[in-house]
Amino acid sequence: MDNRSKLLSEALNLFSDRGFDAVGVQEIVNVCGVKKPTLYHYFKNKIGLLETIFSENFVALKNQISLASEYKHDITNNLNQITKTFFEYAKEHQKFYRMQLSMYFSPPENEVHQIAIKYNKELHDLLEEMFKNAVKDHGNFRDREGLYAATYLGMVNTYIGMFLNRYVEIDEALIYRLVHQFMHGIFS
Amino acid sequence: MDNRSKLLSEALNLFSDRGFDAVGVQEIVNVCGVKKPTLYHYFKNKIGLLETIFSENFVALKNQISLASEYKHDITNNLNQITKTFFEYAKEHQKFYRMQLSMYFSPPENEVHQIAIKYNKELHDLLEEMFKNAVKDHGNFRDREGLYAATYLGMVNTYIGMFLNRYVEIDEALIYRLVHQFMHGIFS
DNA sequence: TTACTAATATACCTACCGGTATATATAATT
DNA sequence: AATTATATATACCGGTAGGTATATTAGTAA
Repeated sequence: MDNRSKLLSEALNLFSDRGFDAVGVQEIVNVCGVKKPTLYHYFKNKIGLLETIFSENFVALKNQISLASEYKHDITNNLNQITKTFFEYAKEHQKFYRMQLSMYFSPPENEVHQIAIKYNKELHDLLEEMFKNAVKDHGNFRDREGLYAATYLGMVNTYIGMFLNRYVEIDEALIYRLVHQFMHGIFS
Repeated sequence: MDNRSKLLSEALNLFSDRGFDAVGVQEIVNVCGVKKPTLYHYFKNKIGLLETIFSENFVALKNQISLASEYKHDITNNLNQITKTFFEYAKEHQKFYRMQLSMYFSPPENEVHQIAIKYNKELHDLLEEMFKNAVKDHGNFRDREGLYAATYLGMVNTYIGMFLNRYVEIDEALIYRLVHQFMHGIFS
């Protein structure tokens, strides 16, 4: 594996385990067996390294969610598809998802929070768009599209968090449970 | 206000806004108008300062949750009481709750995570105990008490997170929604 | 008054932080 | 063969991190 990929991969591991601020660039390059200028050759600075990790890992997730959220007059089906996509992605990219989640919840004025917010907003917007399209069939969704998107994302991340901490296993039953719990919340 | 209280209060503010690692002890003492040895006179070290913030802020919450989770053959009532307690506490201690939440979600090997886990486990155990007591009346709860406690805490924190980011207002309706969404999840 | 303890200040420690100036090696292009 | 762009190494920068040795002050107890 080339040094650039090695740096991205090892930095992700370290950030995921201990946090961005707690890991120094010196440690990253040590683990990779390279020197500091090599890191700064490929990335603008430490935060730029993180930005690259985010952008390269988010592409796939965003594309899949984009597909799964295409509204075709069956919101339940959409939610099932989206949930499945999230769960499978989290399962296959546990290190990244863990890091991403922790940064999403990190303090508002922390630089890493801004980055996490930026990428998560793209997902939020896809979901909001879907709920907006569903207003044709579900009039009572009107003006709550953003709220629904946020609530749904919150629930997905709650369950993924429980999975990452080995409280639940990801399977069809969990998808069913989440979707119906969410739907019950918005239809009653 | 005495220097000890000032240090606790200003450190909480800074940690909540920017994160534990991102704030130096020098900055804390500057804001308080004291010198470093004063901080180290009252607290063992930086992490000891955080420990004190946690222990002094968690006492009230834990006591209230302990009361609200006393099982009296009406689990719905318990959940309503507990939810109300959480919401009111989060509303009155926004800075602390924000910090506490972010640390709960911070990376597993990060020192602050361990502290957050330790205190949250006490709440988890209270809820698990309540669900255990409820098994007498709800046999289908058996062996899922821990899972229910975790799921419920996850939902509460999701809603509190949305409140802290001004996505929802905390009121009776929100309590009702959360409790019924959770109950629907476990009774179906 | 003396002795003791709690509280605060001055000044300083080592270690490490993120980042870079500069040189060199390798490989592709002309 | 000469030139250029890419990639890596040596050595170093100023700044700040958490933490402390030591002295001084203020208040309390004997």
